[in-house]
Amino acid sequence: MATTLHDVARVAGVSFKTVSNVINNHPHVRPTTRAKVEVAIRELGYRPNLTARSLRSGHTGAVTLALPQLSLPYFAELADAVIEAAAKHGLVVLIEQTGADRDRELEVMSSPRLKMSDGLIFSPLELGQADVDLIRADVPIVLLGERIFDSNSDHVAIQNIEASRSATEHLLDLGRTRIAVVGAHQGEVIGSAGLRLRGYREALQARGIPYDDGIVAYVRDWHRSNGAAAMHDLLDRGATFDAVFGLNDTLAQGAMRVLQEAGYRIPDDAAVIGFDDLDETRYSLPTLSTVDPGRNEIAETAVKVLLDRIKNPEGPPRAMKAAFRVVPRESTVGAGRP
Amino acid sequence: MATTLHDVARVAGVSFKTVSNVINNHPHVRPTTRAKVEVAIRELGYRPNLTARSLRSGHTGAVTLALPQLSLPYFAELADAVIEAAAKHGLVVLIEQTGADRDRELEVMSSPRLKMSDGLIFSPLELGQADVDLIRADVPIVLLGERIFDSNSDHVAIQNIEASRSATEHLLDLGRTRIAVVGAHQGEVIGSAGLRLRGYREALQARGIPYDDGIVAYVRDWHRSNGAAAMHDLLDRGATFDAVFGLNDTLAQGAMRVLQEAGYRIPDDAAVIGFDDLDETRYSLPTLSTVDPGRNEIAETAVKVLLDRIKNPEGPPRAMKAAFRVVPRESTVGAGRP
DNA sequence: TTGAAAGCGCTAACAC
DNA sequence: GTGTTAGCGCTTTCAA
Repeated sequence: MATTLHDVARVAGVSFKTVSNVINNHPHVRPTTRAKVEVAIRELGYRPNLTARSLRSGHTGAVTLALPQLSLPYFAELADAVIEAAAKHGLVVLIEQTGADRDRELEVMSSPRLKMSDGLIFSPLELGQADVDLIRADVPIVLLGERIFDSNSDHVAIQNIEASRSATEHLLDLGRTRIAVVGAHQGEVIGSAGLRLRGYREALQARGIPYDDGIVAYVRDWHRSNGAAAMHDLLDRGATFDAVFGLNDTLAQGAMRVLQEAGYRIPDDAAVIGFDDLDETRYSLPTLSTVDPGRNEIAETAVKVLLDRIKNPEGPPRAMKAAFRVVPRESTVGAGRP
Repeated sequence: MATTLHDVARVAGVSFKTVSNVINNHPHVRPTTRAKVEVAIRELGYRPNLTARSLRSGHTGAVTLALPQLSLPYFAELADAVIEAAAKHGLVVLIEQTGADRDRELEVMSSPRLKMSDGLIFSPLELGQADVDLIRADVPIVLLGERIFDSNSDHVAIQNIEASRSATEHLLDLGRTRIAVVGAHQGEVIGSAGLRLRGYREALQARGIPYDDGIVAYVRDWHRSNGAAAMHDLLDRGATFDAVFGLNDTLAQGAMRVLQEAGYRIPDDAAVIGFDDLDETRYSLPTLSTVDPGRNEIAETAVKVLLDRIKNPEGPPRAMKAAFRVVPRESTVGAGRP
């Protein structure tokens, strides 16, 4: 059996409540008593039983992070950031994968396991605005992403439209006017693809450049392979362009590879920009210009907002937007290493 | 306040123990009673309090997975696999990042938070055989990887030597005899780099091909950039080779990119193989031949061994080896898509 | 400044 | 089959 408060109390010759006071840094403990207790704690190698503490105190010191899948680089980096942000507040993170499955996304919110944590940071991929009434759980929720805006939950969003407008402007500022898009979703409005395409169109419009569907490539998934296939498509149908906007980094990487194989020099013949600022964009050849959607800020804000909500369950839901930043690298501005 | 067993019992008109019996599927409950209770449960939206259950039963239904960092693709995919494997047993996974920091690796094992889970699956990157005496915690541990072999803990290993010998043989079987290595660690014996280099040397030796340090490129980290830089090195010093063994996939991808830029046709001029079977190797151009180190099996075995150990804390430690598999793709056997 | 008592919500033993 | 009793290890009141 593990040592308990009582064991420590017996060894230290005090009541077990005094030990509790020492552990919780209560102010009114005489220094000599505290020292005595601390010796006993060390001697016995006492570790508090967090489960018991949770039951009594009503909070666990853990938060749940629900996301589609860790093997998607974007979510792996998001999880990394959330774990680090949570650690700063002394919280551990429990990860649930939903596999981008609607039922699993719903299940996450109603699972009793959720109560092993104090709150949920939830990045849905299937649930959308129409499901807003289903978004509720036994613990406070913070939503991530842009699929659900008007709800009673707190929400930390990526500025998809604004950021993708900026990415497009970056290309326009470099004098590029025929900007192909890789990764659009047919008919999508909400969701990353729809919103990013909208930002692109807004940027063109602001400069009086007509939108040309002939240089927009549609895909289903956002893998490298889709980016590559989409670029093959564009080349096959003889599309002419002087820049490419990959709606995320993996698409852009796939497209860039195909361009290089086809003899395009990047950025000379075609500038390429992605979206997400994945770690791998710093290591490709050429390094990939991209948009930092504020992943660290999203993670930190989500944790902070969740903690606020736990502390104060009432009060109106908050909607936050992360600051984004265009990150110019070799694939648009050239130069750099051999 | 959330509804409890007592609330349900009151509504159903039975004792709260009967409700407990229903929830835990105890055999001796009359069907009519069960039905009555189930109605009450639904009516009140009762959810068991897992914290209380944990305190009483002594287990939490969670396991901790400690790894260096989720933003490294290998560990992201490992975590994915562990979460899915754990889910099959009804377990959730709590992730701790150690950042490949020795102190954090030690801390993970002594943190009281560990007790919020029933066991630890631990993939150390800094702790090694010399630290074997420090490997111990309040909960059962399963070690992953190859840094610590002889310990009192259960252990699930990658067959680094054997797998890398097979990878090398795959290249030899294709008639390649000048096989460059990308990613060696100067002077390393234990650890992935050391063991994989050893497998490579064994394969050469078995065929009577002399080892040539002139086509082995050393690096510090295992990023794409290191693979690229290492390949630049090799090319700069005029190394001649007809194949490249990247000691992991990201190194191989970096090297492959540089080769292509230098005009090498892959696999015609140089075959390339990596190690890890990352998802992204299926999407590069050409697709990357690699070694599947048995990640899913590692994950499933680790969870199973951990559960066994939880059930039976005594008994000798077990050491398991995951089955590996060479995965030939376009970068060695060519053919395939345009 | 310290101690005693109560009880968080549940499961396990045993009685009925 | 069902109910009673105890208690997991801790924090929180409240009293001393």
